[in-house]
Amino acid sequence: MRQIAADVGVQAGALYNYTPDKQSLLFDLMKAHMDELLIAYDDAMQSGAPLDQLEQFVSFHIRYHAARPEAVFIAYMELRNLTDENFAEIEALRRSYEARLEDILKAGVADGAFDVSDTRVAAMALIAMLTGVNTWFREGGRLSMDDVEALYWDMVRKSVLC
Amino acid sequence: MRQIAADVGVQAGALYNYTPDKQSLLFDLMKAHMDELLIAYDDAMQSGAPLDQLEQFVSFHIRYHAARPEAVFIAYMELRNLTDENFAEIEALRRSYEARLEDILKAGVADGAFDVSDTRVAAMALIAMLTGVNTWFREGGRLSMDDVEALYWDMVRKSVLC
DNA sequence: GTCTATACTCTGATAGAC
DNA sequence: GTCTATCAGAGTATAGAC
Repeated sequence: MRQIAADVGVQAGALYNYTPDKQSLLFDLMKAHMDELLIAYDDAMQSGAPLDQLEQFVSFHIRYHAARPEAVFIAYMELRNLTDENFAEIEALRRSYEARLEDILKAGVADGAFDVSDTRVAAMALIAMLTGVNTWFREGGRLSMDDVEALYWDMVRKSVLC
Repeated sequence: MRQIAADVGVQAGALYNYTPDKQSLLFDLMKAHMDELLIAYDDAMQSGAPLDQLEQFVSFHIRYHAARPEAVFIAYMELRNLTDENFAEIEALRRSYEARLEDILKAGVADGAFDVSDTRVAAMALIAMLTGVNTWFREGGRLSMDDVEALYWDMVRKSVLC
């Protein structure tokens, strides 16, 4: 709390005019992150065949998360510091996001475009793979964001096709 | 330190007969984890074509990590609490492990079995995907470890083939 | 709304008796 | 090798002045 206060230019005590306690502050941060993710996703997606939608998902996920490394880091690392009740609420939002990818996969399986035997596992696997970009990607490195997106899309596409 | 002491049945002060400080204890834990991972891997791998080796890697990685969820969790979450020097040493071991997968991918590209345009990125992507199993897999759930291994191997295999 | 001051708790680590 | 006692610092949170 002292560190946060210093970063925003007040003393620690003054923070309690804005949050009842530290747990609420963490929860509000994480909830805002998840809400904004879902809104941005629903806003970005356009209709199309499952393969097109999957490509949009890959592009959106990589770019959205790469642009917010600190928020993504906190959203993952601080999960264990939420109360049971707060954790359940954040977890529900995460599942809602995962379900959006799973729905794309289900649609692809239904129309015969995808060969995926367990859409839930595939969704979890793909999200883990895509989020992993944040652990190594650095702006100005060997690869551009476009390069990264193309490389991951190539792997994702092949992994769900017949 | 008090919590660790309680778990092993001594008072906090007694721990300092075994470690000079908390940083050393964390580093030793993480170093042991990485050393054992590399030894277990080199011990488990058998020669074969790149595709066979890749299948062995997938099987080994999923099972080894799923069997040690707490060690894997610490090895990732506590990275930021290592001193720069200690971090560099752990990071080198991680890279060594990643290089083993990348070598398999390179061999597959060299003999024409794999279609992977960036073996470094592919190695990072696959490891992130496989380690992600730990975030959701629970013994006694809907799927057995064999099921999980088969599902992930199917996705990995397809993602690197032409 | 912010400050200073402070209460209270927890933390890593050390000293010295046994 | 373990204990008790303790230190110094940091943590969250509150009280009351301005």
